[in-house]
Amino acid sequence: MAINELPMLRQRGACCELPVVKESWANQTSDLMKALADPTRLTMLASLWKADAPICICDFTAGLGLSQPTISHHMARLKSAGLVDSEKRGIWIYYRLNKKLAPSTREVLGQLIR
Amino acid sequence: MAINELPMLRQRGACCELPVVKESWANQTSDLMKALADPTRLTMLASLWKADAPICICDFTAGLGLSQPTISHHMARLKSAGLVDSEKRGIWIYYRLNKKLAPSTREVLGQLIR
DNA sequence: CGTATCCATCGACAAATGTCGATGGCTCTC
DNA sequence: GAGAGCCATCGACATTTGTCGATGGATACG
Repeated sequence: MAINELPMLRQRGACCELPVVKESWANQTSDLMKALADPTRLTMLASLWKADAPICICDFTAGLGLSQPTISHHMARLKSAGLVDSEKRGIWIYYRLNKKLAPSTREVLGQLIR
Repeated sequence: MAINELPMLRQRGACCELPVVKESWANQTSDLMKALADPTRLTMLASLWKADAPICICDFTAGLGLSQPTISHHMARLKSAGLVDSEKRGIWIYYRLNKKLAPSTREVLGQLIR
């Protein structure tokens, strides 16, 4: 509907109905968006996506100009959002994209990173 | 590359190269994600998407259980992110999805809202 | 063993964010 | 005009978030 087709006068004090939007959807989706709402985390995720290979914290620390605790913190955030997986190997901990990512989530990431 | 194919021993103190990720991409994308990183804003956006019709602040205020300044604040955030458009009409201000949304952004939204 | 590397965690701090009540500007109705 | 409804903005506040330095555990090398 175009705006100029709107009634000049709707009834004052009355409200229109809104389409139903599930609260659970909004909460889950906003959790995903929050995980992605930081340039550092997006960069790390895109690196993992493009490399398609496990990467260590120390590699990110060297490349991103941030302290090691900060990188660790961001990676933990990605992990707790279920976006990323890790495995210890020697003194290193390798991170990679979660293989069991929900298909819809994977599509969104692909859309964003391309 | 699978993790169990990784060398048990890489050189200590040395870092691996990371795939190139543009800083401008990370910043722009994180701005979009930040705009979407809130259940209220997602709900409003999904309502506009599904209704495909302009909606007033007062409708959201009635439906979302939040104060009018809070709704206004969230809508301003969506507007400054370029996701939403507004037009005054009488005493109401109608909001709708920005018609000139970048196609990639529209796809992401469609993906999220379905 | 002693030492060096990798990393998670903790505590601290500043900045950003979500929320509200109060206020005031518009615009319509009477 | 007076009053009422719509809404943006302001100031305040608590919470969340991004960042760091310090610390300590685990692991490998010599």
